Amino acid sequence: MAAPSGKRAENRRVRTEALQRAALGLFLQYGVEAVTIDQIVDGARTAKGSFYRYFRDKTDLVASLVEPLKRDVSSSFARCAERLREASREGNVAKPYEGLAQDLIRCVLQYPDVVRLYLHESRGPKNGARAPIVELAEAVLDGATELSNIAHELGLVRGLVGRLSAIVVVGASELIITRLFAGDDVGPVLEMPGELVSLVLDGVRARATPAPAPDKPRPARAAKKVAKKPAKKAPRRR
Amino acid sequence: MAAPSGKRAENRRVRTEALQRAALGLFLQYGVEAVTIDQIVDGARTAKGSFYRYFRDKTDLVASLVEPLKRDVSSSFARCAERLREASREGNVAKPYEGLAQDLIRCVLQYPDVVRLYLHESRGPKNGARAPIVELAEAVLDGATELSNIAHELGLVRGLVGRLSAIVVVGASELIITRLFAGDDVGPVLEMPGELVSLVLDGVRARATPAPAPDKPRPARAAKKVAKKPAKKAPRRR
DNA sequence: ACAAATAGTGACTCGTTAGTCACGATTGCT
DNA sequence: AGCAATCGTGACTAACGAGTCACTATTTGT
Repeated sequence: MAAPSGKRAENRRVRTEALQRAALGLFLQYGVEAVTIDQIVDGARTAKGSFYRYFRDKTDLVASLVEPLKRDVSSSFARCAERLREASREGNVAKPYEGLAQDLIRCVLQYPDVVRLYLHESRGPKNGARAPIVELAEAVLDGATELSNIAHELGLVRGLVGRLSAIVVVGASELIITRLFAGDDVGPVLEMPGELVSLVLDGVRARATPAPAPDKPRPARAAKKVAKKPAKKAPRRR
Repeated sequence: MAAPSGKRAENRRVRTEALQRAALGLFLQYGVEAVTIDQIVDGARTAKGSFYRYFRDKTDLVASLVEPLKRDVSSSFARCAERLREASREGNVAKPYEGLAQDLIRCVLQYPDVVRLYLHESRGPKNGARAPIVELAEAVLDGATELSNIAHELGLVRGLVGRLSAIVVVGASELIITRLFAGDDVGPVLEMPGELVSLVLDGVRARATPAPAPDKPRPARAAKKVAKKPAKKAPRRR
């Protein structure tokens, strides 16, 4: 045949995706470590040799699954950082956070299964095939921490000091998303992002004013953001 | 020999513990699924047959590691629930939460490595050897949810509705503890528990009052409660 | 002291797994 | 069309891993 129809590239894409899809499903069901190459090629209906044509090993496959998400997440954080710096001279501090929230929500919706995989495996030891996922987790926390530091330096917010704020928001957000994926009836989810973000922004401020008022209803701060997974800030670093 | 010295029981204890200790170390380093029985008996310096005398399989060993923690955690939640009900007719709502925080901190300090294992593995699929750990995670979330519901029913607090509140606090606490174990410089940890708890309790209240005030400094609410699972907190104490 | 009961051992079986490779099929190029 | 490059395949190997078991050693009851 002499049709330069790009069949090569097409086949490559199809096979690679079949392997990735099969693997992802198995990873979610049994955990990355427990899944064998044989199971994956079985699920993808290809021969074992094909797997090794496209991936060095299971770790490589996992990395290929995680990479697009990682790219998007990283750029979301970068974008927020930039917007935060701009906000220092004119603006609404909340805006950049809202943008981050939206970006990250988009990531979750775009790669739902990869996000689920991340939620399953990101806390384990950085060993073997799990390594790329744990690296993403580090990137997330570092990104959040960075934002905290920037906001603090710019004096835009007075949240909890340093990394702590980032950890709280990331921790809460990740479990919320986990439970949502699990079909758990979580409650007023739509209102959560705003809640979360204001917690971050005002939580510190509130703290700064150890408030004397004990049990009385307080006119709280405005619920403004729409964060989902993101809201982080605060100073310090690891 | 005819000395009813209870050597049998003693040996049993020693061996069991050796196996558990070796296994726990390996689990933390490589992840539960990746560790083999051979590695465990190697680490414990016993024969493979001995492992199977004391444990049915790896899952059984994991269950035996997790069980004491599970017991303590469950009773901590139960105790808090009881105290909460009492508090309904006389009192300080924060107290039961403070007690829970203290109890749970005690658990973390008493079984640090098991807690680390929990933090590593509790989010994964409930498969194979991980099952007992995932069950503990469910117990934790259910316990926290139960407390939220009780407090709500009693009208003691007006936080986020039910489960959501539990999820936020558990999620934040677990990541805080994770980072602490990782040696991360988290910041004012001692003050966190109080911060966290008041966020939960007051965060909702604030939300209930969609506050009109936008960006201006707000007199915040009082920081009163105590943390939940996280070991930190600040009220009282120092 | 002695036999029965219980514990400890590690070689062994048997299934499984990661990774390879020689061969036939497809695609690309001219 | 004709040939070279790339791809797809599944049998194969070498290693490993879970679980067993016949045997030896220790503990216990009497």
